[in-house]
Amino acid sequence: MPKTRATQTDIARRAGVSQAMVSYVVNGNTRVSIPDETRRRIEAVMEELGYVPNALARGLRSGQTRTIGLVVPDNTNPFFAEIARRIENLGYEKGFSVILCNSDYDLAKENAHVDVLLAKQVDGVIFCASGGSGGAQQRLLASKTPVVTIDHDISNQRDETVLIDYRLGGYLATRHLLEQGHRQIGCITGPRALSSSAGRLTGYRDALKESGLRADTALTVPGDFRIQGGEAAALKLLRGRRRPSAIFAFNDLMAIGAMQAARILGLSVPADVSIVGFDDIPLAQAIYPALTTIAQPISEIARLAMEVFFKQIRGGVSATATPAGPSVVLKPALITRSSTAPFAR
Amino acid sequence: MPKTRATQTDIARRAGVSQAMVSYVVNGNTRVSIPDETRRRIEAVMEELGYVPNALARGLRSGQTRTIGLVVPDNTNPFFAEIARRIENLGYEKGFSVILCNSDYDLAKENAHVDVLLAKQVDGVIFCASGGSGGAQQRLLASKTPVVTIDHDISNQRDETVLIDYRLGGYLATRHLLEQGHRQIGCITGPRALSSSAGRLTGYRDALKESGLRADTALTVPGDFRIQGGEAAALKLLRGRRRPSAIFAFNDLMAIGAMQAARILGLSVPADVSIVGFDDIPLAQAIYPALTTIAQPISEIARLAMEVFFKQIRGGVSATATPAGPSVVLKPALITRSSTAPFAR
DNA sequence: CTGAAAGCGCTTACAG
DNA sequence: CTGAAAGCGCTTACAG
Repeated sequence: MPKTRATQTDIARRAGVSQAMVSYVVNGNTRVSIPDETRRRIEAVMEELGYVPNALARGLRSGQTRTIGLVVPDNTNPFFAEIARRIENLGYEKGFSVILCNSDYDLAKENAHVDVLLAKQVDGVIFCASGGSGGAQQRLLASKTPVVTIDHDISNQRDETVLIDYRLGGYLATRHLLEQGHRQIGCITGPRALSSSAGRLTGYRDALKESGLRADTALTVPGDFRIQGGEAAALKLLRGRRRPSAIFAFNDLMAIGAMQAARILGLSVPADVSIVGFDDIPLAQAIYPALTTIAQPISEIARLAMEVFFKQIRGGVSATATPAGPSVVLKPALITRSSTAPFAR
Repeated sequence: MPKTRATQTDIARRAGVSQAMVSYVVNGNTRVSIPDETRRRIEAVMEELGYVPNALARGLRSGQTRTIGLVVPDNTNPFFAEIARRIENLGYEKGFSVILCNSDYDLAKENAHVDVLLAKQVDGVIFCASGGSGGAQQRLLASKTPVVTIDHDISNQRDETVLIDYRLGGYLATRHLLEQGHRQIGCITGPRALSSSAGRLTGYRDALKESGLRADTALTVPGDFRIQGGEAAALKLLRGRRRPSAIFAFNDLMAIGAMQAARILGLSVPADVSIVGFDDIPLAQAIYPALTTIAQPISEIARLAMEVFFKQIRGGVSATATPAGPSVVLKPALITRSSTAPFAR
């Protein structure tokens, strides 16, 4: 067993050819026609020495690393887990690896991660912003690295984004509740700075207004997109003096927390309180009662994000003097299950 | 704006110093004392040009990439999501990135991923094996890359492993059910080749035997560690001619699927059928009824895995002529919640 | 203290 | 068809 990993030079020496020849067969270079005999000999030695190409050297030389940076707030959230899964998979199929970064909804961390990704010369980054426009955006912009932003609408001159119509989602959720006769509808938001959260809020208010109702600020409480936060927020809502008969949680995890809160207070879902979530994670239909929610087309989002990404790196990075603003906007859909019921009190 | 990213040479030229000087200040090299004035000038230019070190070049030269490969079967499973989260976090704190790979319980894919990780010169890999001993193990061994294996007991001369006592977990789950008076206890396993699954099965059988019962093969059905698979398996179990009064699912996801199956059949949990899971994912306590399960100390597992990893890379890779077999074995614990109840029929 | 230089492993024109 | 060589951006002895 060799002390260190075999290099092309090692192979070349052993096969009695030049190092360039080895590189050619490794890369299946067609511009040069290598006699079968030579090729076979080289391949034999490669096998024998257990040759593994050094991607660092290759990347340094070629300027391509076949690596994607993926920044999500929290890979533990089933929505992002699913995104990560699909990005990873799609990447794998095309020979790309993904570096996973959790920003934790923290701008400073987000920036730190982006710096590392830049240093590692990733070919691009898929970005689920944690809110606001931190320095990360500028840094990425300046570096001319292809970026696809998901789940957050940052309008700048160059980034590609794939979004869903969050306002519509918030509107659909709320209207569903209104149609069921609910009038006191609470909502549990996400981090304020996130446009994905802001959009849902607008939709919520729009639906209320359409029905001649005004959003009661006491019925809007902030959440953190996690189960715990949803539970705490719902507890506050359900213990308030104007108890809502329905709650719209801005994601499924918080909706699950809200269901737990109802249980704690001895309230039945949906008899006493209806609950709507957002995302349609796989669990939504597996829990009891099955969660009514707004479905995001997760696989579509991931697929499009990767498509856009590949188009960018193919077209050449700086060739992206193309469109400003959102490239793609997908439509969410209401999925009615059993966590919502007509108002009856 | 420069056409390409600034390099140390660019900085040096602009600051009127040699490139080596730049490298020294970038790395805070102390073996050389640079006058404050020079240092400041260099730093100013770095700032001005937005210098980001090229990790590829650095890695190629230094033989260290500060990158960890993480191979899990499915990052969408909350157990692995949590592992990934913590590994990523611990790595981040020490300046390491993680490349995420899903093996999908597929040996071929696992191998392909390992090859890529090796090519990318990761400093080590954290491995949640997908079952059996594929070529991945050998490849890793041959490459002398530090490896920490979680969740699967591969006994070889060099790998470090951090495991929990799966047999004990299976035993505890089953005994709990037995103590509740259940005699017909079904179990939903995971992929056969996985030692983590095999261990649970042994524990299940041991507990049965201890109570003078024999494992009825008709009551052991294979699952896939996913909700769907758990549901299908439970359906089979509950529709069989010898309907079990209790089910031990080898992970929480399948337990959730089993609960759904019970619901489909109009069976109540735990009144008609008790269900125990394994893992204690955050959801276990959030769903209804709250899931009785065997808790794996996830954060402990991740912490130890990283600790072992850092010890390995610190000690120097091949200095690991140390212990064979499992380095650490943690104990699981039964968490009793409301998905299990005394047998009464 | 500072600079010139080797070399990490590769790709890719450029000559023979 | 084949080889010698430059150069990607860095770190790190080695001389001055």
